[in-house]
Amino acid sequence: MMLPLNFSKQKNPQLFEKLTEQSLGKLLQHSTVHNYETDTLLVQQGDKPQHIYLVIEGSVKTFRLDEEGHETIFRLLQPGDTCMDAVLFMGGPSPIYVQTLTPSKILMIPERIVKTHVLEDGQFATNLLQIVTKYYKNSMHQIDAMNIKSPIQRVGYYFLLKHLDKGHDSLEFTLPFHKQSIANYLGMTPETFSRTLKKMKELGIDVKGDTIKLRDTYALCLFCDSDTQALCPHYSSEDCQSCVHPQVNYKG
Amino acid sequence: MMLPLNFSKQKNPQLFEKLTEQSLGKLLQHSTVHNYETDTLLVQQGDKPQHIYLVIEGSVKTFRLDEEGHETIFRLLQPGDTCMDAVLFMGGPSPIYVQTLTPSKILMIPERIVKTHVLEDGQFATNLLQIVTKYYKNSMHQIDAMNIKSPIQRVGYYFLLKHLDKGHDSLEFTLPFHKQSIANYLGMTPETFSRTLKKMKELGIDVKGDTIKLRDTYALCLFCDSDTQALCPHYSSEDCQSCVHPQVNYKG
DNA sequence: CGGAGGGTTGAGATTCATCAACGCGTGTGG
DNA sequence: CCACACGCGTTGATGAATCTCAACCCTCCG
Repeated sequence: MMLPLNFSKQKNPQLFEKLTEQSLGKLLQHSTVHNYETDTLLVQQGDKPQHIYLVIEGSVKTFRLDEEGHETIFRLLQPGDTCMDAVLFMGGPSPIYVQTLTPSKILMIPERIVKTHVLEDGQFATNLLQIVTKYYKNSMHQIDAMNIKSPIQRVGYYFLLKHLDKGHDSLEFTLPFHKQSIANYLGMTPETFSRTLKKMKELGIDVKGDTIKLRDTYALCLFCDSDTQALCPHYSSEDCQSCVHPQVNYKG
Repeated sequence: MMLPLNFSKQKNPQLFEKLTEQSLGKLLQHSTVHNYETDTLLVQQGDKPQHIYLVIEGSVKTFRLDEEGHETIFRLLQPGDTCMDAVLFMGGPSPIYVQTLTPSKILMIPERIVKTHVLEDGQFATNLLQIVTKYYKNSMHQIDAMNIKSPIQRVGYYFLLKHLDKGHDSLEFTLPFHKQSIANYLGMTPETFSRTLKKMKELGIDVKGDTIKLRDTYALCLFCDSDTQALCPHYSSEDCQSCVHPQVNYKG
């Protein structure tokens, strides 16, 4: 089937990067698009993974539940993001739930198509490797953050990523998800998240509703680390105190 | 060069699984073997990743350091394990340190060989995907554990994995690393780890030095979850209370 | 107008990290 | 052969920090 894939606003899905038309066609040949309402469970923990999910519109979370019903959110997806791509290759039942956060339009690529395509198209395999390692890198940050960093550092780092994502010049951005979801994703309770946001105001980061306003382009430099340096236009210039003198970073 | 790869005792490295002799030869053609002393830094945070490291003998840790020098261990490697395989595909400087824990013999496969080989051999690409997703799955467990689970549950889960790894019939196994390393890996201090081990004795799990003795094969069922069920011979039999009645699991 | 959900604020309790001291085994050097 | 130092692990007391529980506010929408 032909698909209405117009990701005009955001970049093309990383999954499809550099693929030939032929390769892409083959991949999408047996894919389907569905619309789901808010809070629809797409995958349950323990399910056999059947598809890669690509969010076209809306938002989705991946998470786990423990016996008492506490949830741990691993990823919060926006249009262009995919999930279950890593799980397909884990070999076994899905360790995660997948659920829509808002009404969403979602492309589903069958498991079998993906696995055979990996063997046929090296570029597709490379794309998947890059995607999965990106997840992994991100999860290392999560672990690192929970182990060591104070809530304010976790929130600051999250803001820094959003800021760099949006484009470094912009002094304003909005939170793309509900605060309680972000709080959970950052490994803290909504209460702690709320209190942390208040503290951020003293650092020149103003929060009103879900809109974040920065005092200047250096407001988030406190939270820079060796992994984000490369993304920052200030890096290796003398503008940024934190980059030049990493030891002055905020200790929380 | 020809390599003295005799992993007779443990399973073959997952990296080489199902590869043709030809493919394997090509991969190892430019690889080298080195011996390192304890505490040798193989990779530093910020370095450009240059090799995949395969531990032939000894043990290795991967970790991050924060500004104050606190470390977060992500993985503890034994012979047959690889590292930096995920980092190669992240595209950017290494987010982690790699350091030997004991005198170690290590095989190094150059970055370039790996990347071109992924494009040429679909089986190799699949192996890498399975390896990296396994890491990712593991890191999800780490996050999950730190978010929700009590120290005793984290230790119990770790023990369960070691137990299943060794073979389910054996009622005894040993800790393969120093306790302080394991403690850090599990996201707690050595003190907390020590205190937790004492509590485990009340659950029929006896710890003397680095030897763990189980009262019976059910001692660790308390810590089973949907991801480990599949590995457990008790699963879907009526023997295991925890598997049949997941809600009775230990709540900590 | 009233209810529901998300977000905020406050007070209290729990829990783990921190700091400090000690025990123990090992290896070394006198 | 013994003394000592060192590393690792354990134990105890203390404190800080976040989770929990509860109440409240606000906005949106029926």
